[in-house]
Amino acid sequence: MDSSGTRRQNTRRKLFEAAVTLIAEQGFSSTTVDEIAERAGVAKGTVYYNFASKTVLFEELLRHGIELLTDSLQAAADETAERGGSRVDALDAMIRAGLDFITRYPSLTQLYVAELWRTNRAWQSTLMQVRQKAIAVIEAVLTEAVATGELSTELDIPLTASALFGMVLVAALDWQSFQPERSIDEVHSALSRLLQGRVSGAGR
Amino acid sequence: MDSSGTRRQNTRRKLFEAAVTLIAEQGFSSTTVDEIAERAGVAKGTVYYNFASKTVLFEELLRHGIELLTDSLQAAADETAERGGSRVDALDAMIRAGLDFITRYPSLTQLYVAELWRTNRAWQSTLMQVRQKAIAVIEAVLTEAVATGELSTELDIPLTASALFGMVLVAALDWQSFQPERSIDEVHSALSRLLQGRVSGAGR
DNA sequence: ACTTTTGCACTGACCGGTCAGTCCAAGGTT
DNA sequence: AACCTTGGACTGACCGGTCAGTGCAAAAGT
Repeated sequence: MDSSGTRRQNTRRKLFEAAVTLIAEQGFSSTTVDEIAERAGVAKGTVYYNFASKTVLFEELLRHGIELLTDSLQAAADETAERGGSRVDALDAMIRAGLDFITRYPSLTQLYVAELWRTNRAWQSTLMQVRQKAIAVIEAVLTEAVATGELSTELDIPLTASALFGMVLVAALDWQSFQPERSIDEVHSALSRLLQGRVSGAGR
Repeated sequence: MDSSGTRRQNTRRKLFEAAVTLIAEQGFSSTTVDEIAERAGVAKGTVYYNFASKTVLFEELLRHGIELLTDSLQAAADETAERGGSRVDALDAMIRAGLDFITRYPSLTQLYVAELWRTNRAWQSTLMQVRQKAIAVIEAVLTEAVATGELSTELDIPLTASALFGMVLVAALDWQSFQPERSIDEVHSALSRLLQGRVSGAGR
């Protein structure tokens, strides 16, 4: 029926899913193409029918993954704006969206972290673009917040965006690896408090 | 004279130095023992004379590295206490120490980040201990700060410690990879501001 | 018909680990 | 002084296994 392009699409999806978990666990180099094919329930030849090489499979995986993240962050920011929330509320919503994302795609996140700051790798430039797209969404909200006077003009936007990104990323990964019993709301509120400066005592 | 034990020590040091940069760039699996030996200016056999295996070499490297970090964070906290600074000042000093550390040993940091959240790896448990030691130093300061009333008792200590760690880590790595022209003081003050809640406008 | 998948044998490069042997400085021995 | 001997450190050729990628004929799917 609707199936025409869908068959190929479907095997590609299965290959992505297989690859992402395996590579997150073992790393790119120690994951074999045979393993990926087996986990996806597909013949090895099919992998090469659908992707030019192991590296290309991985690059497309990265690109696909970051699209999911960027869209989700953007959606969180937009919804807040529609509801008439402040830009700081938007940041908070983005923290939540980030946590949701990491919960839904933990392997993708692990894999991304593991590769991002490496140098001399084939997919280096793919990864740079990908990172830039995600950070840009955060920076945009910060910039607006400064423009509306919500945040201080002294704010170092690129650095703060990185730091926020890192804060959410590491807290979420630690949460999942080392204290999975905590609820997402606990994590969210701890981060929210940190963002809004309610860590340091009463106020100020 | 003093040379007998020293010769081996020296070779091991050279091997560590060679391994840390190569593995940070390429990852553990795609770094060959031949490469490590060549960069260290030593024959391949020497690697195996000094270390039982490639994995053991790496594990010892991790252990050695984290000791440097933990000591440095602890020293920062202690010095602040001696000077009679508050516990929040101590956190600030630790941020600085973290940034200094990452500046001095960028490769070690990259490598650590890349491996920390992986599962099913040989050195998993080594890495867990190592992480716990570093986080514990931050948690101790947070606990003291709560005890003295400097920070709210509602503070979620483990989560906040993770988040702080991540904030510094990611901001520093991004700084080095993508905007190396910035000074360490700029980075420090941006993070400091975030920690002390001076991001969100006047006060709220 | 034509696209996609399968199954499987095969290749050639690469890589972790081994091992017989070299080098040399610091004691003996004569 | 001239000569072994010992033992720790190092060497590099070599071996066995692994793995990305190929080729292709037959089957399945649409």
